[in-house]
Amino acid sequence: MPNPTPDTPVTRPAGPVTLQQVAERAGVSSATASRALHGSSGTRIVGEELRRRVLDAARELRYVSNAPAQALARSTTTVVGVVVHDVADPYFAAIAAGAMGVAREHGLLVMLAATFRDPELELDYLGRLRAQRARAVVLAGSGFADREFTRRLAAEVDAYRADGGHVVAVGAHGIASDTVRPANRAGAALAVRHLYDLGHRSFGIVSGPRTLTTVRDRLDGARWQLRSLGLGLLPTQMIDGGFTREHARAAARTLLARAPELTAIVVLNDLMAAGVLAALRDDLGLRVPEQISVVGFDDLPFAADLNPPLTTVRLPLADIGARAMDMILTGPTVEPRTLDLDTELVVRSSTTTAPR
Amino acid sequence: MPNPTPDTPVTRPAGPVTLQQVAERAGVSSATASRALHGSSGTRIVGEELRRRVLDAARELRYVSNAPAQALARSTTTVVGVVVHDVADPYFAAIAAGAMGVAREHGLLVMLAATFRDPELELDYLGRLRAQRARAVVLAGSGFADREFTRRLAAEVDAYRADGGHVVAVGAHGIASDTVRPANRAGAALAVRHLYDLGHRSFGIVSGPRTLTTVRDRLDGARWQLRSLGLGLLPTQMIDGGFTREHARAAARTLLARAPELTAIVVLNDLMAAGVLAALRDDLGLRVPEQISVVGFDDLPFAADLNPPLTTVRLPLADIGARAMDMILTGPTVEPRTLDLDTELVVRSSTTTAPR
DNA sequence: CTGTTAGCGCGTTCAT
DNA sequence: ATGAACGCGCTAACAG
Repeated sequence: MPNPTPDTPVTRPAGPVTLQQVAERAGVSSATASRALHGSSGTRIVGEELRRRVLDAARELRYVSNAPAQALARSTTTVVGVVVHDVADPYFAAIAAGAMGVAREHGLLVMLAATFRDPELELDYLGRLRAQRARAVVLAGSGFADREFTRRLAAEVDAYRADGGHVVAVGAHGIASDTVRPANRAGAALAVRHLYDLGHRSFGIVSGPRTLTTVRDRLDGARWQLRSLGLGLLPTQMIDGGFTREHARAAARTLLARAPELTAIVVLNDLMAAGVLAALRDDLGLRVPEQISVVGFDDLPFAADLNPPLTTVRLPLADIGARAMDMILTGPTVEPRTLDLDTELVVRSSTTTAPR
Repeated sequence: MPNPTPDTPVTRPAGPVTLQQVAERAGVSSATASRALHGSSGTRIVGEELRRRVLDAARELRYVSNAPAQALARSTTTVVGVVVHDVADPYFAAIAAGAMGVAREHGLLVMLAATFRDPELELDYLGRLRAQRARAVVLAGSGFADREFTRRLAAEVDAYRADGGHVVAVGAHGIASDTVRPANRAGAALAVRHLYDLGHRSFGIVSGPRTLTTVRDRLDGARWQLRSLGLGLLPTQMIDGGFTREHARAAARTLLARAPELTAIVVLNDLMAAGVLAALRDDLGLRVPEQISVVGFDDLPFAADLNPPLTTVRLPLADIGARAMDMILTGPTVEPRTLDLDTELVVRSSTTTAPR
C-alpha cells in the first residue's frame, strides 16, 4: 500500500517537525530515519521498504532537518562566510556573486557580512562567523594597512584556524593564508604605461584612503612606473578621492585647480572615475579625451556606458570571488597558496594622444 | 589577584574551546559560566568575582560560543535570510545593502541566497533557510507569475511559518505575507505621462520576461496610462529586453527596425536602458533625446553617468531593503502588513520634447 | 539491515 | 548566588 499509515491524518504538530516525529510516523527508529534521509557515508544501508516509508513521512510532514542540531552532532556545517566592505559597491557585488555561484554549486550557504570599511566590524564578523562554525571565510574586503589591526586580525584568524576554520584572503591582508592576489601593482603600471605611450608626460592621480592595502598597491604600481619612465609626481598632482563617486568628483576639481598642467589622470577605481569624468565634463568644461585623458581601474560593468566610455584596467572580479571559493573547497593545504590574477588594459574612449 | 590561575598556561586545547573548558579554567560550573557570559534574562545574577574570572578565562582561551549548540538549546537563532535574483545586479545589491545595514544594527547575521532567476532554486533556498532555523527571510527577488510555482511557494512559506518563521516579500509574490510594495504601476505610468507631456505620441516599450511580476506590474502601469491617454500600443511597439544590458541592446535594434515611427521608449529597468542607449547611439546613430527620448526605471547609481544622463523612475532601493528588514524585527503581526513605497520621476537628459 | 545508547555544547529548570 | 541534572534534535558507535 502506498501509504503505510493511511489513517494517520497529516496534521503537522506545532513548531518544527523533528526527525523523531518522522520516525514515529514511519514506524521506525530515529536512527533509521536519519539514515534513510541522509544516507550517511556513501551507501544507502536502509531497506527499500523502510526507506520509502521514511521519505513519505518526511514529505507529508514537510520535514526539514534542524541544521543547528545537525551541526552540533556532526560538528561541521555547510555554511561559509564572505566578508566585504559594501555589497552596494559593484566591485564587491561582483566578487560576492562569483563566490556565491561556486558556493551554490557545492551546496554551501553563504553568510554575507558587510563591514562598511570599519576594521572593528571586520573583526567582529570574523568572530561571529567563527561562532557559527562557518567552514571557511573569504576575506574579500581590502586589507587595512594598520599594524595594530593586523595583529588583532592575525590573532582572530589563528583562533579560527585552531577551531578548524579556513580563511582565504583577497588581496593583501598581512596574514599568512591562502590568497587570491589581483595584480594591482602591475595593473596601475599598465595604466601609466598606456598614457605614456600616448605621449602624456604630466600625470595626476586620484587615489583613495591610504589605509587600504589595495590603494597602496595600486599607488605603488603607478609611482613605480612613473619613476622608471623618468617621471615624477608632485604632491599637488595627487589627491585622495575617498573611493566614492562624489568625493572623487570634488577631488578632481581641486586637483585640476592645483595642477592645471595635467594631461592625464589615473583614477584608482572606476567608481571614482565616474565622478572624475563628471567633474571634468560638467564642472570644469574639459573635453575628455581631447583635452585630458582618464584611466580607471576595475572595469566595472558600467565602465563602457560612461561618457566617454572609460579606458580602464580590468580585474576579473567574478573570477576573484569564484577562485577564492574554490580554494576553500580544495581545503587548507600545508603551505598557504597564492593565486595571482592578471589585469588587462581595456582601451575605450577616455584616452587619446596628449594634446600639444 | 588579576588572574585567578596565573600558573595555568594558556595553551588552547585542540578544536573549538567549549564553555565547559572556560568554566573549568575559571573554577566554576558551566552554568555559572553561561550566565556570566550571556547574563540570561535581564539581570546579571553572577557575583562580581566569579563573573570576572569567567570573562578572563573566556578571553584567554579566545572562546566564542558554539552558535549551533546555542541555537539548539535556545531553539532560536540570530540569522535571517535574504534571497535575491543576483547580487551582481545593482538593483538587488542596493536592496541587499539596505537590508544588511539594518540587520547589522540589530546584531543579525544574514544568509544571502542568489537564485539567478531560477524558481526552483528559490524554493530550494527557502527550504534550506528553514532548516537553518533562520528567524525570518526577505524574499527580495521579483515574484514569478506562475500558478503552479506560486502554489508550491505558498506551501513552503506556510511550512516555514508553522515552524515559527517569518517572511516578508518585496513586491508581489502571490502569497499572504508582510510586503514591501514598490509602486511599479504608478512609476511606469509616471514615465509615460512625462513623455506624453513632452508631446510624444508614439511609444515603444522595452520590457522584460513576463514571468516576473515586477515586469507585469510595470507593463500594466505603462499600458494603463497609455490607454487612459487615448493611445494604443501595437505589438510591434513592444519587445522583451531580457532584463540585461546586452539583450536590451539587441532588442532595441529590432524594435526600431520594426517601428521606426517611435519618438519615445520606456525601458522597464535601468540596466536595459543602458543597453538601449548604447544601441540608439552607437548602433543606430540616433541622437538621444533630440531624435528619440528614453526613460528608464530604478534610478540605479550609474543612471546619472550614462550618455546622456538617464531620465528614470526612482525606486528607493536601499529603503526597500531596510524597511523589509524592519518588518522582520517588528515581528509577524496578526494581519499581514503592506508598506507602499513611492516612486519619483528623476528628469535628466534622455528626454525632451517630441521631434516634429 | 535495524534499534539502542551515548554524546555533541549549551541554556535552563530545580535545588541548595 | 551557584551547581547538578536534564533536554534541545541529531549522528555515530555499538549491538543484534
